[in-house]
Amino acid sequence: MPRPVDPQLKERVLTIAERLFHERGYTAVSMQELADALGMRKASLYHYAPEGKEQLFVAVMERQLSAHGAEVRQALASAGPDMDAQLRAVAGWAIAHAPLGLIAMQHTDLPGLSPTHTAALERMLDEEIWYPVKELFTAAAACGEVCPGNADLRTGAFLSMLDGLTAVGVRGRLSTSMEEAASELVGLLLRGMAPIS
Amino acid sequence: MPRPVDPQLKERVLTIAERLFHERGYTAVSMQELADALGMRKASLYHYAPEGKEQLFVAVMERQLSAHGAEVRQALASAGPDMDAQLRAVAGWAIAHAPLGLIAMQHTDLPGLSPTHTAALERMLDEEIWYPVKELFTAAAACGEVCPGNADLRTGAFLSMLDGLTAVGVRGRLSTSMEEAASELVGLLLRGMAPIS
DNA sequence: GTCTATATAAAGATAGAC
DNA sequence: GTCTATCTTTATATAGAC
Repeated sequence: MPRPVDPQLKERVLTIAERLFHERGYTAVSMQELADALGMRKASLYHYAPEGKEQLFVAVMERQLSAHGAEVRQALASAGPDMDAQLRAVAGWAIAHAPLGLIAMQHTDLPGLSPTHTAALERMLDEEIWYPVKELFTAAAACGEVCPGNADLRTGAFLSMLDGLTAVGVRGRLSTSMEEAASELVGLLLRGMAPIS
Repeated sequence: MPRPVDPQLKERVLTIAERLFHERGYTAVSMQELADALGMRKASLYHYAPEGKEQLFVAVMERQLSAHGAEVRQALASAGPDMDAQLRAVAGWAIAHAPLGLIAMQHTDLPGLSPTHTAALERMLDEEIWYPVKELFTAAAACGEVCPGNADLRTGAFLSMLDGLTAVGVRGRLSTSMEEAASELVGLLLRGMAPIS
């Protein structure tokens, strides 16, 4: 029954798998491709994920979401307390992982998994990313730093913008650097694009 | 050589295929599933797309993007000339097709196609949706209705927000209706969330 | 325009040797 | 922990009858 798995080797498997799944999605990546990228045979993958591909994908996503959560919280803690700095911190995290692709994952990959796995990953997405960001908007509205408004909507808008920005940036559409773009994006969200009037 | 294909039947094939591809992505949908949904055999699909699945997908996307473009232009033409009304018009279009899923498509499905097909669909995405919306921001900045700024960035932010809104709305996170949400989103983009101060 | 039948390749997965 | 070998299912695609 005891099946010790070398943690370092498992990390390597998860890291490579994360890259491939992120680049092309769950269904488009085969066990064969994963094995090739790792320099091993298909069968060897089942040592690390005895229940197969879906288990491997879920493990990859749980690890990734956990890391994302840690980075977001760290970025928020390191940044200044004002809303502008806080939002820039989150933007910095998103840019560091461009293209983020969280919405794409949610739309395309999750529905193909078992209901249990889908629910687990959605819950992690909430816990690690959504709630921390939402808390930002909730707190800022409570203390009057921003006007009252739907915090979920603002969270969705902000995260979607970052997701889209990192996707568009990759296609080379933005003439400015990603950092400048993020800065302008945060300004847009906070102050809008109304004329100085 | 002449291979007449009944236009009505082809429309039906494209419509069903569009629904499935949109729900679960290109790679996750098999020819078998398409045939089942159409009440026909796999082999019959090759009457409508002799070159196979990729050709079918590209035909579906070209048709969909073309329709999207027509709807966006129509919505813009029917709406009032002020920025608020124009943006609401685009939001209305997005909501009517929730979940929009354009970013997910771009991120997950396009890379799996041939370079030629990828380029063709990206170009259509530009022509039908990106440029019309970008023109909105460009014109509004030129006439002083909004402050100067990167039009591509604003276009990406707006479209991403709509994409995310329609995705998030489906997960039942928003307590308000989609229409209210869209309205608040447009307000956010135009006026930001700064306090009345 | 749709079918049956089939070709061919690739998928996910398992058994068991080393 | 990795391998070879194999199983089973599914995938895309084609040939040719009706």
